[in-house]
Amino acid sequence: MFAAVEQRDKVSLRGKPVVVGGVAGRGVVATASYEARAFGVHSAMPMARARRLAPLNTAFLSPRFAAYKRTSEVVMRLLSEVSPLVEQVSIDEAYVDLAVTGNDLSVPGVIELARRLKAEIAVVTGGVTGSIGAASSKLLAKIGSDLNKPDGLTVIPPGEELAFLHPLPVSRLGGVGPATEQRLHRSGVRSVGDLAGVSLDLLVDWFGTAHGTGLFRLARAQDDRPVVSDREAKSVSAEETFEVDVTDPVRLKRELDLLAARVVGRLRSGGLAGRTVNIKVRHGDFTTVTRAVTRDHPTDDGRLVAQLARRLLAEVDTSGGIRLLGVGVSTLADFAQDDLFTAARAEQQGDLFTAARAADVEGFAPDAELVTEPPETGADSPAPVVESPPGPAEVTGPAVVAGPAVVAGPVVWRPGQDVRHEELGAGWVQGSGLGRVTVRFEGPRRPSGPVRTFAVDDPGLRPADPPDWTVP
DNA sequence: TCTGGGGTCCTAGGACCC
DNA sequence: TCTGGGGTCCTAGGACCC
Repeated sequence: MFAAVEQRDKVSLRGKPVVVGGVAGRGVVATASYEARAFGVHSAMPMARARRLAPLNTAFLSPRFAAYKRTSEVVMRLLSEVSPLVEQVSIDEAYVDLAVTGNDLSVPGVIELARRLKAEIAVVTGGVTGSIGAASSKLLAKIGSDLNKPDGLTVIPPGEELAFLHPLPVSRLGGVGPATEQRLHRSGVRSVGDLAGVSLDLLVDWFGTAHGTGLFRLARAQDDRPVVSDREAKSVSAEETFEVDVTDPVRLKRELDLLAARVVGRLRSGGLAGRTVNIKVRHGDFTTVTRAVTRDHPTDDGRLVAQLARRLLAEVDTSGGIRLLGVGVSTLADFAQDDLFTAARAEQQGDLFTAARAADVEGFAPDAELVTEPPETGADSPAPVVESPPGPAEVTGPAVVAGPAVVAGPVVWRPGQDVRHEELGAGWVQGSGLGRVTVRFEGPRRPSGPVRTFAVDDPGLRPADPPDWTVP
């Protein structure tokens, strides 16, 4: 699809080999036009190899994701007119459930619909073609759409599923990659028909419960997976492969900060926050390790994510240089929902302070002392920063002391409510001198009630991890 | 030839709880 | 003295997809 968009947008590329992907040293091919595929170039191939295989007139292009996204969107809009139930799988693939609307589901009817759709796709995209597979399940629709690309139309009529499926090589099945294929070949299983002759016990033995039963069913064309629209994201991540392996710890920290900022930016634009921070490190020899840490509360604070990521990186030996660095956030929640959870849990534990903060209960603290202007409400308001005077630290507002710092002394909420340290959830503590504390309100939900005050009694704050304590 | 970037799902083992 | 059974959560790694 990337190559098709490039050829659409640049007349001189039509009919010529086009390779889209990482053009620099360690890049790989994302897509090759059919002219380039004729020379053996294909997706996931190292670009260096593609350059050797492809002829001199080949265009090597960096991806223009914005252009592909625009093209994708007009097609997806078209699909949503066919049926309200559309599951977008990637930028260039989607399942459409034709059975939820009053479509004519006879074979001639479906062929007619598909032909019309293909014509419309070509029109709205300005000449990019699409392939369609129509069948009684996702499995077969997908396999059908892969046939006769890039302008194919395959309909598998009801009742002919097995006749269609069984002669195909096992690698055609979704979920059968190189590892599974190899294992099957080792036992002489090459076609889907062969696979249908293997017992469930044996498949579970080879591949585990989930994968084994999945293969058993797919080989029999048993697939009742529904078409699901609007699936929620489970993780957000960013990673980078360096041109040359990086050893310099200062550079690594900087890269980690940049990656964390990218992740958090996307997190926030989706209104999300996460409880788990992950890092990924790939060494020069391609061995890859991951490290993760899970907090009690979701965050979308870039500095906190970066700081946790740095702590995780410190657990990994990078002295030999690393090839790739990645940062991710998972166990996602959107803030409002999480606040309700926090509130419910805190209330259960009798922690009324956290409960009130989480639920934004107004008038909860009638006696609260007002020390600063109440922070603004709303997702777009900048996070207010409250800096306490030196001495016994005073922390302001319903945001509470937490983050990488540990509160050493007892924390007292003025009206006499005791707050346990573990329950001090959101907020960010920052400071350089003893007893000097800065609290930043965190997250899109700013407190809307009166600002409440509590004090951090003697001896102020103490860093949890000295090297991280000095925040720039 | 020398291996991207963004994701999803599964498994196994350990900690912890009742 | 000898050691359960079930469940949840977390981490690390791997397979797979586009």
